[in-house]
Amino acid sequence: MNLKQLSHMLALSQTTVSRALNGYPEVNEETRRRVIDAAKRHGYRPNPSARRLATGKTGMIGYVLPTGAAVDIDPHFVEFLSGLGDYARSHELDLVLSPADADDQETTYRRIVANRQVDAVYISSPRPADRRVALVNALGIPFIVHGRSEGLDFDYPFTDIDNEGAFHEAARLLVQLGHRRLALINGDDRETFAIHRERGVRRALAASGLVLGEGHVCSLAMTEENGYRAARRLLEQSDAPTAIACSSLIMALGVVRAVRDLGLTIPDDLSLIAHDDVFPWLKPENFSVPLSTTRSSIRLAGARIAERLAARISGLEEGARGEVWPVDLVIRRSVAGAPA
Amino acid sequence: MNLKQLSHMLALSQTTVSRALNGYPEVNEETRRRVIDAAKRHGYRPNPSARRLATGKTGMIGYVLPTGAAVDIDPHFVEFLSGLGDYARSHELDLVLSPADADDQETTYRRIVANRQVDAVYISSPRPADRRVALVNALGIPFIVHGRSEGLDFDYPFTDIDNEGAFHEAARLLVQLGHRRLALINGDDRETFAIHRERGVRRALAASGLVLGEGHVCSLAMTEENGYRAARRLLEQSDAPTAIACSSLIMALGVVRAVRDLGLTIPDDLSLIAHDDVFPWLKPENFSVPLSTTRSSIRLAGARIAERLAARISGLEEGARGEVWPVDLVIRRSVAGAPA
DNA sequence: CGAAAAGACCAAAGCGCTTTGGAAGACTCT
DNA sequence: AGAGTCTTCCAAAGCGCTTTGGTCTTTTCG
Repeated sequence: MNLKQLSHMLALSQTTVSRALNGYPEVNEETRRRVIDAAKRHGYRPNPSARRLATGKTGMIGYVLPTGAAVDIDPHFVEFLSGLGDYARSHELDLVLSPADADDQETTYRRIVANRQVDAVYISSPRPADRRVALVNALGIPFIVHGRSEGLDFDYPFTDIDNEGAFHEAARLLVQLGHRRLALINGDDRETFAIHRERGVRRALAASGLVLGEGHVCSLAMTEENGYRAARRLLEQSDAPTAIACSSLIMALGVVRAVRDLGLTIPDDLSLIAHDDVFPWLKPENFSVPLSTTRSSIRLAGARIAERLAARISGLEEGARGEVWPVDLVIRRSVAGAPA
Repeated sequence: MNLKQLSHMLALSQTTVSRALNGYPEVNEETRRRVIDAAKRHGYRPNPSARRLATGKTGMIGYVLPTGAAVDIDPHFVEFLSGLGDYARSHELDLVLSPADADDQETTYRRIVANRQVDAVYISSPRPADRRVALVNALGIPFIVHGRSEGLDFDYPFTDIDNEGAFHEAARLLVQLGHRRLALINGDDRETFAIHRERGVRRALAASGLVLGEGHVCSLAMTEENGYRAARRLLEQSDAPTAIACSSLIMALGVVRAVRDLGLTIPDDLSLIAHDDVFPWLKPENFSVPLSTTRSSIRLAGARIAERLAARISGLEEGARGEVWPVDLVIRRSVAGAPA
């Protein structure tokens, strides 16, 4: 059932039927009702391909997915997706993932914009002076950045959490508890979130005249194994830290294992705080020693970004507003006063 | 730059240019070269919306993503996606995720087929007599099932791993080691994979005249917490098992924690084998006691399914061939002879 | 009461591609 | 030389929608 048939059946022109269905004002309310009713009865659904060709609107949001044998999509993505999908569903939006060579995402961005494949895109895991952000901004497609870049010479819309504030609070607490040697097991420090976290820790230490020692900061992909290795390295050195801030729950698993392997105890020998993105399948309160965390639901962020994307597509939102969400600091048993 | 302009520029008809570009035979090779050359020089890219409208081909594969506040997309998905994306990239395929109410995916399947939004779809986590499989089969869109359904009155193409065989081998090994009381901590037993795993365990036990005790099988969402709970329940009962087969590495984390909480030891008091989908961020060899596993890379499965989907779209593959991949049994320190 | 404005509808022109159904010219063959 | 066959190209008809630029009534108002 297409528009032609439907309009023929109603003895109206395609124009009128189209307008009636799309809520244009220049059609009699009575007629509109008839049209809508008939459309529903016959299950008429405008062909999206045709609509797309005519309007350029696709009803889809895009994401360029870096891939490659050496590239691991991290498990945060799926949680983010849950939130995004949940919102998108209620607004009849689909999400298209365009796989791209991790080292050449630019081509793909250009393609999806040139081809008008999506109405908007989001960008995640931004880095300082992120080229993707600059590109997408220049290309003029609506977008939202999940996280922040830095050092770009223009403003852009983003939704981020207060990584610096979160790690500042965490470190401040540890310092207050008497810890003097803190360490940070961070994610990939080419990404802004990791930079912000380190900055937060340093700022808290500086306020008490302390510093983050040279060998006391690690930057690694967030795997259990890397958490383990980093913790071993830190704890086996002569000026081992008495407290660790850790960028991910998965890494924290490795830290806990290292601590155990070394015959140490949390929190007696080591205090530990990790960032929790709120996975349903791994909860900090269920660690053998319940883990203190900086907590922020990445799922909620996904939903929010979908919401903003939808608003931008429909023209309800514009401009370069950035929003920064506060992060909860949740104290559990894994922190205690510094050992004597 | 569109076809009209390009053909005008070449003093050829749109027909000829289109045919030259799409490799049709009825065009002079010399002309074809000229056309291709000019297209490249002017960066001509056919508008996909227009092509879609004309041909119905979209260059996209679809996945209906169950969403909802209570629905957790599991982290396997992201690993699967890595593989799928990796292949899709090399074939210029995009993936569209259509979020759907978890309780009403049918509407969404109908929509994406009726709207010709994608060229093919894949279905994951199938259940016995899965309605999605029946629906998609009836709708006539190319598809591949990742996993298997059962009790459907038609054949369909799928790629699955030998879950039954894997758990049969695992259980057989444990029995050989003298274990008489096995338990199974399984995933959601409404899904076929879980049913197959249970079947495998039961078959191995039966071969030695043993059974899987009433209280010795758990079926739960695969979270660390559920693994912990299940293990506690099992180990605290009077006829506690001396060996556990576990459907996921994440659950195994919980099992390990429970064992530790109870003051028991692996493998002295309990042997443990889990299924490993091969995550880059959590490896069985890195468990405090290295974990024996049944191993199969879900990422490879993703790539394979993308490959088959592409083959189906281009007509290279047809029919209902199902393929079942063998699963490796990898022995590590978490298994030992049954305690005296 | 006549002119202007508003209301309700329509025909047809895109959007940019593929594909059908020729047509013109070059070649082969008897 | 004329008939038949390739080869190579083209005009135009879709695909199914939106939107421009009207027309024809009806209402409003000085």
